[in-house]
Amino acid sequence: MTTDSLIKALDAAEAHCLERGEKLTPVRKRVLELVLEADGPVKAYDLLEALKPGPGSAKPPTVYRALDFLMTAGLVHKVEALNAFVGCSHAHDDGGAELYICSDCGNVEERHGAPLPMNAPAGFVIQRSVVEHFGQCANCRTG
Amino acid sequence: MTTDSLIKALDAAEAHCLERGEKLTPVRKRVLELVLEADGPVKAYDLLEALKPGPGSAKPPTVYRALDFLMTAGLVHKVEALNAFVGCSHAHDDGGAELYICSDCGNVEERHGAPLPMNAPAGFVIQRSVVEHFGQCANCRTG
DNA sequence: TCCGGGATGTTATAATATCACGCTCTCGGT
DNA sequence: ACCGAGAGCGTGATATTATAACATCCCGGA
Repeated sequence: MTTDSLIKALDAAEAHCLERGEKLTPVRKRVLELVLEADGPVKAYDLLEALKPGPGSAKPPTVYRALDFLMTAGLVHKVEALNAFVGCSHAHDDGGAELYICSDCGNVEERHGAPLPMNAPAGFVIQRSVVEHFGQCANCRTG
Repeated sequence: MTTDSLIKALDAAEAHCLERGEKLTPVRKRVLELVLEADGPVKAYDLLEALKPGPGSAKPPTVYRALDFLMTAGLVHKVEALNAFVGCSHAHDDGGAELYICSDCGNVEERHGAPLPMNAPAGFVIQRSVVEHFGQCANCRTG
């Protein structure tokens, strides 16, 4: 992600939060920036390291709170199978996404609104779905 | 699960392992039994507790090793979003399953061979998929 | 017998995540 | 201006989940 598009994404995120009546505070913005800057899924404790160039500040709750906020706002997704987080530049309020994660380069593609197979048990009402596909992206497969 | 069907499931699991040229050792069998007995997803450290009525033995690696074995054999699945494990009475060697987990009663239904939506990025080769749906089962919804 | 590999035991520690408390803002009401 | 409520955050402690590293045991084949 270029510096330019990063700035745009952050501005869009800020606008998105305002629409929802919430604030993208400095800590939250900084965490989102770090997540978006990363090449792929990023760990909470790596964010924690990145947050504290100085002494003192930045303990685990700081980063987990920011991540919770960003997830609720639809700006970040958690990759459950990796205990890691990925940014989502096109903020959306529907909870779920379908993630395609390249195990080689770490790149993550996100898809939405996938018509999931009508495979559910009779009468089961889905509230939240976790869909994560791991494999090789086109680049890494041919490279 | 009744005692009877539990015993049958364990025997079937043992046969399944033998077919694969592997051994369902006492520790592994005991862990599988505990997982199958559970109403729903069960945590590694709960298994650990259940494994040590006596002092001494049963440390984390014991249960994690058993779980790794059982997962590889297709006898147990990890619910990534819960860091928990569910038993799979009908052993299968294909890695992935689609799980429907009732948030109310904890019951888990498993589906296989779901034709996933052709939503993948061009050229992406899927090696492993995690598909977990959370919601309410028919019983809990009407009850 | 001796070796080799798989399985397990054991100690320690790493990695991930949450709790509980208190402080400081800001904002709206009075 | 003053107060009170609530959001956000700092901080210390701790809970939860998972693995590393090395020792030991047991069994089967050479």
